Amino acid sequence: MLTENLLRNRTADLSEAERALLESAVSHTQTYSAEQVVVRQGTPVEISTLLIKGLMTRHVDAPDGRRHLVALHVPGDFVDLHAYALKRLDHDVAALTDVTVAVFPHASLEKIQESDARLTRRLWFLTLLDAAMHRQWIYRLASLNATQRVAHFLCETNARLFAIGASDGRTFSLPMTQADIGEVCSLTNVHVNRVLRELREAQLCSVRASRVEILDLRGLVAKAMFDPQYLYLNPSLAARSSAQ
Amino acid sequence: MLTENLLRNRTADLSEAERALLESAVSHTQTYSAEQVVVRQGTPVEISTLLIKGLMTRHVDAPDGRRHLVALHVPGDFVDLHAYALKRLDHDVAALTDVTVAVFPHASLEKIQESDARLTRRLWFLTLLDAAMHRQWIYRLASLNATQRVAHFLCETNARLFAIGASDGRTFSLPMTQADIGEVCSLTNVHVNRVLRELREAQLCSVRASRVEILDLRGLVAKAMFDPQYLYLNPSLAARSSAQ
DNA sequence: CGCTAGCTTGATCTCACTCAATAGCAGTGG
DNA sequence: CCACTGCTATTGAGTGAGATCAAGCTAGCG
Repeated sequence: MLTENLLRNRTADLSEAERALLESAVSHTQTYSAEQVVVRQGTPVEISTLLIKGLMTRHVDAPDGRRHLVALHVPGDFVDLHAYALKRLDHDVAALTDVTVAVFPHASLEKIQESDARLTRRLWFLTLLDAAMHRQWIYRLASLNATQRVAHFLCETNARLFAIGASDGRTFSLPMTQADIGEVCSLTNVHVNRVLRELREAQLCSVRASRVEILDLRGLVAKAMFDPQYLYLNPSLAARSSAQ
Repeated sequence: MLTENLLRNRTADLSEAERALLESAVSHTQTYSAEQVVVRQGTPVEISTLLIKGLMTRHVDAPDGRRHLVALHVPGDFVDLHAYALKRLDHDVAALTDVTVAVFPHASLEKIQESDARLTRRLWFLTLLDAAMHRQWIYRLASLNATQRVAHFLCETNARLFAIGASDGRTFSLPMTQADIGEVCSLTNVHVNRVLRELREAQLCSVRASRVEILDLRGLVAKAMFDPQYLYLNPSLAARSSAQ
């Protein structure tokens, strides 16, 4: 099922009817290979994509050629649903790994919007969830140091992957280089490396060859001052991803 | 008119009918005094507020007691419209100055959502505009230095105030202390002071006693690498707020 | 086997923070 | 009218987290 992970384990899950209506709005699926830019900043868009498999990023290009991530997307995320109302984007959308996406023409979304206020509110909710994550990323950059930022990012990703069954709550696959993590946390690859060593030596977690293993979730959460409430997960899930 | 500045000079302005429908959804207006916290993080909310007069902030509290702004709101902003779909917020909402707001019970918004898909899409758009600003704030923290951050914030605020007629494109009133600016740009008040001196000595702009005067808009925009496209203003307005 | 991308470590530098002191200014009360 | 209080702005000196620069190292792959 294409929309399997959509809203999964959030405050409100989708009903079967809603799921069916949504799936009928999909025109086709598509694949992109790693590194490919899917939507370029400023280009008019008439479709939105739901990520089915792989990881995608949204990033802003700095004039000096560096990129800065503003969002990371996991399977089940409606990556650029906001394009439905914005019509052109203020950032790029790219594939981090090889990915598969489901394509929703905006005309289909318009039909949903005219026929199902409840489902529309849930789609709206999804775009607000992204905004909530943006806010936490601002907070992360503004008030955490390098170690805490990386720890916070790992906690967040663990919680999100756990919600879709892609983490067992402790270990998960994360196909990102240290430089990629740097683009999330606004650190150089060199410093990410030092931070990861520090986390490893503190027996909090190990990140090696695209594999994250959290050794002490409670300790990592404390270090990062991570509180998953902004992810709007259901209570039991939130508790387990912050070891409460 | 309460909704006078709503969507003003954005890609799509509101029609008279839409405006009337919206105004009918207002239950009452309310005032708050400076510093007052209007919505506390995590509290269930059943209303959303539109800012009519004054400035409001949305901020995240750090455990050490510091606050970090994630949004600044000017008159005409639908400050916590996102509460309509989120139901509880992941941050605080506060009054920066004495403010007047219009209150929209979520029940009224629900009626709009069931009766007017077009207006609903415009409201949705407004919440996405906030998200676009969040993204730019991430970018600002991630890739600009202290001077550029402050310059960028001043350019952004000038453009937003210009859109609602509260800036003449060069000068405007900004009732914020240097410490407040620090909470936006993630800098200490001491460093904000040095940065403002630098901008003044470079003849780019002067910030004194709540009054901002941009002396060289083109230069300030260049220093900040400010590009207003993320504000989704209409083209002529965007051009004038970046001196193109 | 050599190449390249990613990881690792060391040495040095710098931007913004911290700490500390002073000045200006509005409001308040004697 | 002036002393007192408290908030905001200003400036100086010293410090430190993370960047930069520079080298190796490792492993997968053609």
